[in-house]
Amino acid sequence: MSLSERKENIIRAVIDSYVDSCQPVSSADIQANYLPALSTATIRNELAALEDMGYLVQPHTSAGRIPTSNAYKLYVEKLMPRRELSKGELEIIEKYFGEKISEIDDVLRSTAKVISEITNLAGVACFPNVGDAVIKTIRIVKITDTLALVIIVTDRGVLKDATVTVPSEITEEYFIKASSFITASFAGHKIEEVRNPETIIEEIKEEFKALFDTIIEVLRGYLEGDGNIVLEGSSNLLEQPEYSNVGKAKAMMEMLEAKEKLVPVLDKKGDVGLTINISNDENNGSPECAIVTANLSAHGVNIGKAGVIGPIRMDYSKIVSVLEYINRTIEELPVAKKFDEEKDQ
Amino acid sequence: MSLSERKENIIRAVIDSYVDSCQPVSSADIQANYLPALSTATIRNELAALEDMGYLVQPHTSAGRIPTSNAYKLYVEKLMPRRELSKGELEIIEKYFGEKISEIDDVLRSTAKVISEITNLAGVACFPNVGDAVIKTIRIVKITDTLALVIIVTDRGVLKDATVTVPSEITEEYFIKASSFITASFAGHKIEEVRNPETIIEEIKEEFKALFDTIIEVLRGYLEGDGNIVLEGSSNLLEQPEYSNVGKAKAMMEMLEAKEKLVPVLDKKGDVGLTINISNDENNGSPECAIVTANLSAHGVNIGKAGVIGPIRMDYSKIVSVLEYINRTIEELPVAKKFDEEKDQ
DNA sequence: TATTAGCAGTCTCAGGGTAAGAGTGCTAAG
DNA sequence: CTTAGCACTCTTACCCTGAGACTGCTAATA
Repeated sequence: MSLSERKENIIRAVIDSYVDSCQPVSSADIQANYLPALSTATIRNELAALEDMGYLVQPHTSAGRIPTSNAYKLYVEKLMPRRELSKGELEIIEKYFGEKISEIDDVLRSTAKVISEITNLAGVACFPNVGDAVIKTIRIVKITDTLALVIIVTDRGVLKDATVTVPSEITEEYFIKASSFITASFAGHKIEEVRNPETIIEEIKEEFKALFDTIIEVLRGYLEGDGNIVLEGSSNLLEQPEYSNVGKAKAMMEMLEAKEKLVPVLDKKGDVGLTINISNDENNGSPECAIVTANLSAHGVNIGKAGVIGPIRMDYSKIVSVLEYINRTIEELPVAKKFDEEKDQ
Repeated sequence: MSLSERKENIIRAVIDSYVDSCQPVSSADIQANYLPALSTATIRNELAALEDMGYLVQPHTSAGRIPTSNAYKLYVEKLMPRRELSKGELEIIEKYFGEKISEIDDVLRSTAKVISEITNLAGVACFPNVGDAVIKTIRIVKITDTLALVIIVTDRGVLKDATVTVPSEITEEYFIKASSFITASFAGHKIEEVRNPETIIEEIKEEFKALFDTIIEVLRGYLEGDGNIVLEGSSNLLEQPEYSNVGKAKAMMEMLEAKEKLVPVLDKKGDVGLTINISNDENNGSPECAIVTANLSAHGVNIGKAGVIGPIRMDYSKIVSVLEYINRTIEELPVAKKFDEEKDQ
């Protein structure tokens, strides 16, 4: 069932107005600011119809209308205008990505900051699920008498180093030999395969057995991590009227604090370019909010995701434009190139 | 000028009651719950005197009294009772430190979590200023054709690894030689000395010049970092009545978000065991709050700081006990031992 | 002289009543 | 099908008032 163009215009007007003011929108508002050709009575008739159809609600009889999440979904899919970024917004992006960025970490951090600054909401960014990374080489380097550093290089770069304790009698030469053996065993495997170590190698030479187990342990550690989520600007949310009530603010802050729990949300539908996740009212205790995420790639390689967390009443049009623009900017950043060796050589 | 014992008792009663309820304390409250031997009239006379002396204030004529920051300072210095931790509190500490902890990072994170959970306020923990760490060895390891990993071992452990881009024609052998040279140059120096590289070495062999500069650059990167602050439980603060007003809540959250700015506060008076920092009302725009920090050491080695951030109305007595107990617990954690090699050998 | 009972005085706060205002739905006319 | 007009509903801000909470002061007491 499809809506008449006039109904669509009215929904668009209600959302635009409500996103701007967070006040119920009246028929007079719509006429004055969006659709002067229609009379308020006509608009009222349409509003009543749209309410019956489940797109709008009234907080009480003598109030204007508020969009439902169905209306937002329709807006995002069909009604939303495409926007150019303003000069000020472009300047903010330039400010963060113009300066030198030497690590992927910095890209993600800058991305989250830019997003939060432009949208005045919370910006998030995260690495892709580390389990998918393919191991290229593993080296074990002795750094003190009883400590060794495990260096794991994947197709996405070097993982955060891990130190392991080793018996002091083990020599550097042993580690050089061991590194080749370990690399030979693990290379080409995805990190998540360590969940079933027997798939990686059938038979292990006795002399490397202990080390092999240690590496498995280290790799498992990565799978347990919080996926390296960067969160910026969460305090911005306190400015939003939907969180002026302390209870709701607290629920929101708690959700953001438990970063790990955001991972599944961010990872959802990992393949499509842009995901808009509007929480339904019947949500499982988590606060009412919406999350818009986009995949980030640089030189064609997926380097993670970035997005916005905020109230359902968000300027989706602006947010989508910002995310798209940022993605194009990152695509060409020199930093990402260094992990993209295959193509360079 | 020193106070009579009775006045001290009354201040203690006012603070204990106010910390508990966040309500102005009346003479009748004090009599009923703290000092039944005195009449309310006598207490009222004393309260009036203490108000003149600057220890108490009245929100309005017909309200009870609230302690000023002067009163809290006196309380912390002199009046505060020493407490034993409750069984529940000990269980929380056990829960976090009982499980395996393999890195110093984890110690700090657990510490911040424990603190926030027990006090129901925000817990912080941070590494000591990395500039003071003394370099022991530096190794450069080639990990791909054009990337090398710089491993810096200090007396405090291994620093977060940094990758640098290198020309592909440089061989592994070069790095082995270079590592010895670089280690010889830097060993024994504090990281902060790289601010003036000429103090580290007068003359550099031409063949290692570029690498030397790279290492300086990497080390400078560490000095710029945010000092690795871990913050947990900031959403707890939203439960505190002093932040029920959204404006104040936002100011607080913004302060916590700008972690870097917390560093100077945490580093202040770095040498003493315990610091209690009660912000004055005439503070520079930062929200009204108090910060209690303690130095953490393990096996006698300083591994960082930990503390609590909350409203001025805090249970200092409980907090001090918790911090002291945690410090004793960490002192004996096995994890810290591995960075403490000199003593083991 | 220090303490205390008693009481008048002050201020806050919750509750109720009211009037203004916002916005709708409905009816009837165009 | 659209629209002007109007009655109706509901919210909100405001004022007022009475109850309640504490104090400070005065005068009596040990």
